[in-house]
Amino acid sequence: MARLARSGFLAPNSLETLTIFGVSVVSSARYETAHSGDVSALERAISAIAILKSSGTAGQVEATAPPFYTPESSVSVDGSPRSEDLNKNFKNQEHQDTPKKRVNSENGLEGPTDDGYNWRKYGQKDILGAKYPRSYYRCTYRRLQNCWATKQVQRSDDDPTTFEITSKGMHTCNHSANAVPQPASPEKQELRHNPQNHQPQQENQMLLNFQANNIMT
DNA sequence: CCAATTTGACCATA
DNA sequence: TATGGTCAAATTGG
Repeated sequence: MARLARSGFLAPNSLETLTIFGVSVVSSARYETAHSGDVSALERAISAIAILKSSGTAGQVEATAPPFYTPESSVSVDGSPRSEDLNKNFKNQEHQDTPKKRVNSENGLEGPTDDGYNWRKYGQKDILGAKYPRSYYRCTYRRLQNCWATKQVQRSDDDPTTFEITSKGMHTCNHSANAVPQPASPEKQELRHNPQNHQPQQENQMLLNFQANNIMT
């Protein structure tokens, strides 16, 4: 099961779990949000995932992936080519020889899990068939701001420098710690104005329903 | 001191 | 009943 996400499989139970080419879409969108200040990046990612989910199985996800996610850019949302570059700029000031930009550690500074939010670890489990344990985090401001975002971090079996991050629940806290190091690039703003990239409100509503169903446990 | 992490127990679900 | 997810007491560390 550890392989699920890596092959672009859309896991059935976790709304925001979608990893293509080894990179979590949501985590990638978070990088984008953290750096561009474009808060809608995450929402667009989640909407896209909800749409993919409602439209089918793993195979179909792979099939429909190219318009949304291209191999060249590792992962992008709504055709944005930026995620990979963002990751690179974000983490590798002195470590640019990484062959592929995934969610990568190695740099002693911030782990791969620094996505601009403050997380508090609340558990760790050994997963059947997985080489490394899975860690569970929730937003530090769960009580203070009633923020119910959580995430799981799983080190990849065969590439120990790569982590698969599965997010669940949206941040309702307004604590974007490393707020906006750089203003949004023109290209990104273009993206937002592109009608083809804009998700209809209907689908956002659908997303909310998904969330309501999935978060309640 | 206080807050975050660790870690085994506990719980829900398939 | 095995597995994955969460709780919470004990521990760490700032």
